[in-house]
Amino acid sequence: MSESIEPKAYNPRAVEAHWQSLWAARGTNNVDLDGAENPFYALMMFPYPSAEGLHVGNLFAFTGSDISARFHRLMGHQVFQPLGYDAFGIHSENYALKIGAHPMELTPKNVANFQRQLERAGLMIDWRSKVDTSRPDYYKWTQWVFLQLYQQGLAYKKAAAVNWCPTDKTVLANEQVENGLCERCGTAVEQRVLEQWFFRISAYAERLLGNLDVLDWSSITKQAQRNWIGRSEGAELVFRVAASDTSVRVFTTRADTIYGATYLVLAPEHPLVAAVTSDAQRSSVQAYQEATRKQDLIARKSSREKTGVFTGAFAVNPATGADIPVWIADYVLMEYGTGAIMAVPGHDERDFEFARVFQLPIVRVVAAPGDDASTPLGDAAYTDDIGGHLVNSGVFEGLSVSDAKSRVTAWLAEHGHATAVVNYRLHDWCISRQRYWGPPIPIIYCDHCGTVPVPVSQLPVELPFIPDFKPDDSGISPLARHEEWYRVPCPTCGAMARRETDVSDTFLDSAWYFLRYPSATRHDVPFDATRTKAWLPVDSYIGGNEHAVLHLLYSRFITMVLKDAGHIDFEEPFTRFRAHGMIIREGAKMSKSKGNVINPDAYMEEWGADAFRMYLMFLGPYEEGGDFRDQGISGVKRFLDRLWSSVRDAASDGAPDPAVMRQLHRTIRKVGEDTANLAYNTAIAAMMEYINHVRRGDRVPHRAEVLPLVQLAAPFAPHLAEECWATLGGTSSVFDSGWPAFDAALLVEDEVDLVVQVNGKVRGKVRVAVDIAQDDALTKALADAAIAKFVTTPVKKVIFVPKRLLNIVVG
RNA sequence: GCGGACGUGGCGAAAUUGGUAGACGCGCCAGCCUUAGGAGCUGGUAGGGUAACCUGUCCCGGUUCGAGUCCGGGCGUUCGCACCA
Repeated sequence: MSESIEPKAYNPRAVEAHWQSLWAARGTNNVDLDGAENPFYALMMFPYPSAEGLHVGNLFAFTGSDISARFHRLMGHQVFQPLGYDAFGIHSENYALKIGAHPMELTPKNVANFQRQLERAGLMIDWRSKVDTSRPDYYKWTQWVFLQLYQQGLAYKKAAAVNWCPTDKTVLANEQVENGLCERCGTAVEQRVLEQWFFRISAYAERLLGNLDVLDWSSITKQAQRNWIGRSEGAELVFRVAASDTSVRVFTTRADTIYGATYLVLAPEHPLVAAVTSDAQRSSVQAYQEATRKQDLIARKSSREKTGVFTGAFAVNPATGADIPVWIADYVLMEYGTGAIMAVPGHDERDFEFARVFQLPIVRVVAAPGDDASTPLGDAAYTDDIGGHLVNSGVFEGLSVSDAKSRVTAWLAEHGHATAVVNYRLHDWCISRQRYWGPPIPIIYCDHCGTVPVPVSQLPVELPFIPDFKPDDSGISPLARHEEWYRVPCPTCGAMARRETDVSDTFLDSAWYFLRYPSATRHDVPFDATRTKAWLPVDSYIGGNEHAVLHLLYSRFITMVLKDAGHIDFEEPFTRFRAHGMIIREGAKMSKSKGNVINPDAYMEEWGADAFRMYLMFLGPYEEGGDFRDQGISGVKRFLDRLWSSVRDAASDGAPDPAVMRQLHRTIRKVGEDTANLAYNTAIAAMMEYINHVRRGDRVPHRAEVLPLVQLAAPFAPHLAEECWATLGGTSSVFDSGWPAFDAALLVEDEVDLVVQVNGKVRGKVRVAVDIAQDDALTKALADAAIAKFVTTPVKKVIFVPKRLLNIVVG
């Protein structure tokens, strides 16, 4: 009789298919949205369904989020983990253009492919709550959100410059412009001025900034938002224009340097330029304005050479009374502050450079400690605003910079020349897109009634199927070519009117999707009040830090607006946010052009979803990402095989090994702590270490040694864990079995290895009772010849750290 | 320029937050088992040295009984933002 050798490996394909169909049949991944007692909303950033299919980066992100969600479920929560598709947007549209397809036909195919891949990956998703931002039953409510802002006076229309590619005849998002060139065809991008819709996010700057202090978010993300909001305290100063009745307002953070303001600069497009320009200078001023207008935004930002033109006007420095020239220059930006500055070349680098080029006077008004008014400035502006004191500054002579800031502002304010103000870098959010693949902005223009919002009862404003969705030379949306679509009766007066033909930014779709998920099955409301109260705000949000400012800031803004409108009772959408890292390969980002893109399908096919998931998590710290190496996955698969064979061979008679059980309880503690902290790589390492004890030398493990390990491994390798759980006699899902508790008593040790150092160098270790006294430890250490031989001179000092080390200092 | 993160074996990485540097895994070496193995198991694996030992966490300096960890300076990698007044 030949003995058949049982394989140690398991067959992931069969096991995973089996459990996925069982989960679907039993509704294991679904949660009762109306009856959960201990709800936990676990959110992952939804993907853009690209035609290339699921990227490993997506899977890395989703797996980390899924582990956290499954862990919380094992900890006793009812976990709601939905997922959907961010399917609208210029990215999908451009891809459709490139391959000659229509986004309305292409998107469902891409979504179906993503759906297949995501299901294969075995995520614990409640698919009943799936959303697709490009479907009318979703964007109906995106349009509703727009109307909420409109009604609050937070949506307005104004003319603004956009990036225009003359070859592709299309408007480009800033992200699609690289070094001033169109990312698709390489043509230089031009500026065009168009009427656009904006959201007044700047009105929320202070609240968006202030709340950051109390949010449990990755600090890098909070820091990025702070920088983006860019709060800066200063003053607006008023400069009268000599021989006229106009004046120029400037913003400065350095009011203390007013005595050194030797000229003013206006942005070229500043509205006062025409009024102040002298006849003699008019033609050169206009030529300069024309030149800077044509210059594209990116080229302007990358060039640092100072250019500008004198307007012929002079302003009066309110401190010195001197007439100072007024210039225009493109280093002053219309979008920031008042679009005008007082130039203090002695104490601002940019002003210094400009003054050098045009030979304008440079005056020192701040001196470093030990210096005085006569100390030459040398080759650079002195910009330190901490240690210096004022010189050449009249009554303020000698004051420290910080005192002078407030004193000068107060003094100027008394004379009507200043107001203390706070400025933000954050601009209002332009949401208009002169494109096709997005939700039409729900506005109608009527000759009689003006701008009329589409009544909620008439939503959605459906995006029509049009074959010619390609943008043209006109700079207006493709929808503007379809009169049968945009000609509608005015909702107010019934006269023929015209729809807004722009669509809204994709970021608006994603700025509220987390509100939609729990209510995705409701068609009569954007979000159900009871469910929203039960599930939101989101308990755990995990996503990429590339969205640190745009998506995460917009979501916070929209949530605040909806709260202010009385629709919800919280103003921060994400209680906890963690940014995951990025998966790179051979030190570089994965990209098609580099040919180093990993296709998850092939890996899941060869190794199984569990092994692939676990390998991605084992690569490195989740919050840092890691470098993908093909070979590494075998180690994880080996672990899973060992787990499987241990469970299969486990004995239930006799008693478990006490030493193994101690190790088990250490492992339970470690894996629990690490998983809670998203330290998945070390959690996995701890489980590997444990199985090395359990399975050492092919020993037959006891059931009690492996059963809790199955629960620990379940968030990481859910399919195999279910298989193991069933093999051990479990009748329902392992995810309803609870997280194992560790027995603290088992972790208490009687003896420890005490490290013995002599003069800080490790010379040995001694096994001692945990509570040994210093003197006894020293005696024991000196009894060890290997240690004693280094103690040849008198002992000067002994450092004793209980349970850890003994350092004998000799002299 | 501003802000952040980071720098540890051949490789991916650990290190209880100031206390045995290199856990865990890959790779490699040796052995066992096998007709065979891209299977399984055992042991080894920072560098130098026969050894006792010495050296070692990007570099230089400091604090400390003790530094990968803290401080100062430098170099390098990387990610945001970038003429923001």
